[in-house]
Amino acid sequence: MATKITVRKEREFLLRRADILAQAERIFATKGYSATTMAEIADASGFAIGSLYHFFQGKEHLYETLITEKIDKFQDEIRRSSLAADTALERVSAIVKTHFAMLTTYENFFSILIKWEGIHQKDKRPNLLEKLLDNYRGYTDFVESVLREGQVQGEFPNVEPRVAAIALIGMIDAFAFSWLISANREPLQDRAEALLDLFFRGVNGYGKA
Amino acid sequence: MATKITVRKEREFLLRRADILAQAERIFATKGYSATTMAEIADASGFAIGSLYHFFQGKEHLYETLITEKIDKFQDEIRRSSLAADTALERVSAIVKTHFAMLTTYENFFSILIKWEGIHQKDKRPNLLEKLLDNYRGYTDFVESVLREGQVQGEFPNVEPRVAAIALIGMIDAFAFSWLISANREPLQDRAEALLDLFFRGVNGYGKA
DNA sequence: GCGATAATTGAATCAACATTCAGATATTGA
DNA sequence: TCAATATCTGAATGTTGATTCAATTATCGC
Repeated sequence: MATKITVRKEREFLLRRADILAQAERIFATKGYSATTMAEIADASGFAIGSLYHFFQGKEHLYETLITEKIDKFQDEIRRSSLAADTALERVSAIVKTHFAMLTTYENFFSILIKWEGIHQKDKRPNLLEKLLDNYRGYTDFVESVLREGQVQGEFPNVEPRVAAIALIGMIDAFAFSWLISANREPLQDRAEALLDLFFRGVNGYGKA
Repeated sequence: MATKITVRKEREFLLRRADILAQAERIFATKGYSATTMAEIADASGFAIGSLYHFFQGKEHLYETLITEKIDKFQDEIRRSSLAADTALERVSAIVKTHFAMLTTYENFFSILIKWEGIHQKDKRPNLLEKLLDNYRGYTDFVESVLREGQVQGEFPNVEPRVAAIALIGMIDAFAFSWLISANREPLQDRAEALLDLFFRGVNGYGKA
């Protein structure tokens, strides 16, 4: 039966593709985009250079796919865990804690982001940077909506939700960043508590505990 | 008298060099590092390509010089204005307000940072990214010291200075960033007040006003 | 097993620019 | 004005590495 084989082939194709992405991620994370060659990726994934072009249109496409896929997963995870909580306070808390938890699991990905290189796209339109900015705006919108709903329930009386959302994301990113670049990776969980305490006192006038 | 001429030549050399840097800054800010060619910079500054190499060792050196000079000035400005204030609260306030004020004057520079591209340095060691990270650490250290001194005077009782410093810088950067990428540049001054209010309430238990 | 189809290979090609440097031009001191 | 020196010029060079594609190998249905 032809379709059965087709399905299996499809699956195998995707597995190989995913493997190439995984290898590429590792290399991009250590060397950055431009210092990484297609030859290296081919080598690491056990394919010939030419074969990579059956899976991706080119180096740029490979890089974009990698980043796009990861960032989407990351966003989904944050939203899911946040919306699973019942109260506004818990939702905010979930955002911070999930973000920090993801830092460990997605470490390579974040290393790539820190080494960020805007890609030289001679004419192509909305490029990767634009996509990342959209993503950031979407994230801010989400946090804002969580805070706004909280206000409906009487929380966070002291602030404009948009402002607080930007501030919160800024703090999260700052802690994440300084953790990523620090040599001694002290557990982030403690930091999460300190951050939330600071934030809740700031927006509510009293600490979380 | 030979030295007189030497001095004038020296000065003219530096002026030309500064002009090249200014033109390059503008172009880097709109197109990013790799999309900018030496030919363009030469064109914009009215020199031939070859001449650029009398002023800078190469494209990379030009870019590094640009970023290093700006960031040093930026840091100086922040420290100066902060230390000019007397109380800890005013010092923190000065950091935020100066940072925001610089955003307008150094806009091109910050656009370059947003379009950040790690440069592919085949073998050279401490690269630009490392320098920027050091700078970030230095900035954090400074803010931390301001907060720590404040604590000696009884302010900010609720937090660890390092944690609060990271949080504060994170918030500043977040507001700066969202201002830079927003279409309608609403005045940042209002944001400064909101930010400080949030922060002081967070670290002190009461708002700034 | 066999022809047909799909997947894989990697050496050769190609484009893009940074950089160089031999010659042209300008500036200097006399 | 003139030789000496400093400065500038931009076409030609060189390097790097992504991409291509004709040839090879694997997999398929029968």
